[in-house]
Amino acid sequence: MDTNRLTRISKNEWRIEPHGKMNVPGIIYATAELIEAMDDKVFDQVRNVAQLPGIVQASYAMPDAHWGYGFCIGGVAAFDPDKGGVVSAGGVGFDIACGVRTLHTNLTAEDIASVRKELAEALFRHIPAGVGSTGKVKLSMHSIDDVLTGGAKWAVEHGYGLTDDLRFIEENGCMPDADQSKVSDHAKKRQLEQVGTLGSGNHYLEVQVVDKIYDPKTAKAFGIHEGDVKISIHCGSRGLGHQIGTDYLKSMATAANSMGIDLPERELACARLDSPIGLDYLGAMAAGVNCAMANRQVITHLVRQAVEKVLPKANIRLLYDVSHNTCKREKHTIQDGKKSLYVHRKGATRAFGPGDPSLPREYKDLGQPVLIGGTMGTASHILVGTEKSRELSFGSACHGAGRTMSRRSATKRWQGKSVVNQLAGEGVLIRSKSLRGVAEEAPGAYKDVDAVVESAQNAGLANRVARLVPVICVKG
DNA sequence: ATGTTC
Repeated sequence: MDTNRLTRISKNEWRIEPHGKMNVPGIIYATAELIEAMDDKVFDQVRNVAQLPGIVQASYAMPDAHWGYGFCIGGVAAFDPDKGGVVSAGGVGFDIACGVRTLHTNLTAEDIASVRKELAEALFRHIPAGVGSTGKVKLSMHSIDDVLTGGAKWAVEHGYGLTDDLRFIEENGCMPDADQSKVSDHAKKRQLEQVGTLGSGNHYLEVQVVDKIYDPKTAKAFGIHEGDVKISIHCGSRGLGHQIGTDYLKSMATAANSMGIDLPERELACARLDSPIGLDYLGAMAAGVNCAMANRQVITHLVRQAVEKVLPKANIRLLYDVSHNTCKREKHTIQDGKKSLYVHRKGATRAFGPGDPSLPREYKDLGQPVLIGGTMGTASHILVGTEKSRELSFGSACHGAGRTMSRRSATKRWQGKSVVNQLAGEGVLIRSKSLRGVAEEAPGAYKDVDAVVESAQNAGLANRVARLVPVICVKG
C-alpha cells in the first residue's frame, strides 16, 4: 500500500481521510514498513467498511491486516444500533470465534528435552487434525443444542476439563445470548462429530518455550517465566461456524437489498442490528462462539490426557482463552457519550485494559492477556491490554503475524517436506497430515510477528509481556 | 477458514 494515500498521525498511526461515501475515517495502526507490505486491498476494505451505516468513530486495521472477505482480516469496526448500525457476517469471518487458548504447564524446557518426539507423537495421535477431521465426541441433533448454548461450560459439565478452567475464558466460557434455534440443521449436522478437532489451515496445537520476558511484573502475575513450557491451541468453530457464515451471508445480501442499504460491495452483506435477520445472526453467531469455546475446551482435555501419558506428573492449567473473530455488544465511550455498541473484530483480539470487570481476579489489576499466534517457525507473543486501547480501537489489538502471500503462492514457493526438515533443524518438530498445508503455512508466507507486535505496542494497543518459541507443532 | 468450487 502506498503511504502517500494516508495521513500520518504518528509513527504507528495512519488515517484515511473521509471521502466519497465514507461516514467515518479509516485508521491503520502500523509502521511505514508494515503498511508498505500491505495489499492495496486493505485500503479499499477499510474504506468500504467506513461506508456502512451506523459505523462510529473509525474503521480500523491492525498491524497484521491483510485482505479478507469483505472486511480485511485485522479489521475492527463498531456500530451503533441507535444510528441504523448493522451487523455483517463477513465482518466476523467464516470461522466464528476462531481464537487462541494458552495453557500453563508445570514443566520447563529441560523437562521435555528428552521426550520431545514421544510428546509430539502423543499429541499428534490424540488430537484429531486436518480437513474434515472427526473426533471422539459424538453428538445428536438434540444434544448439539446443549453445546451451542453451554459453550466450554457444557464441555466441563461433560467431563472435559475443570470448573476452574472456565474463569480464564472470555465470557467465562459461555455466551449467554446464544440462540441455537437460529442455526440451520445443516450447520449443526456438519458439527456432530467435529467437537474436539483442530481443523486445518492456520490452526495448530503448539508446545512452546518462553524465550523472552518483556514485562517481568506482569509476566510473573500471569504465571510466565523464562524457560517455561506453555501449550497453545489455535482453532475455531469448524464446519458449524463456516456454515452459519455461509447461510447468513446469503440472507444478509438479500436483506440489505430490500432494506435499501447501499453496499459498497456484495461481500459486505449486512443487516440492521434491529432487523430480524440481524438479530437472528447475532444469536446464531453467539452459538458459534460457544461451539468454538467448547471445541478448545475438549481439545484441552485431550492435551491433558496426551501429555500425562508421556509426563505423568504434568499439571496443566489455563492462562487464557480469547477469540479473534467475533461481533460483541460492549459499552464504549465515544463522542456521544457512553454507548452500547456492536464491535466487530475480524482477525483482531480483544485487548481490554486493567480494571475491566470481565477479567478474572488474578488479572484484574493488570489487564487482559492478549494471545498472539505466530507461525510454525517463528514466535508467539503474550501481550496485556491497555486502558488506552479503548479509545484507540474499542479495546482491540492484532491477532497474529498476518499473511503476506496467498496460500497458492506459498505452495509454489515451498515444498512441505523441506519446510518440515528445515524446521526440524531449527528445533521445531512439525506433525501434520498435510504436507501441502505445511507449505501453505511456511513461515516465509507471513509478516514478521515480532515487528507486528512491536508496532501494536508502539501504537498503544497492548503491551508486550513475553515471547514464546515453538518446539512442537501439530498442524491440521 | 471450509465436506479446500453448492
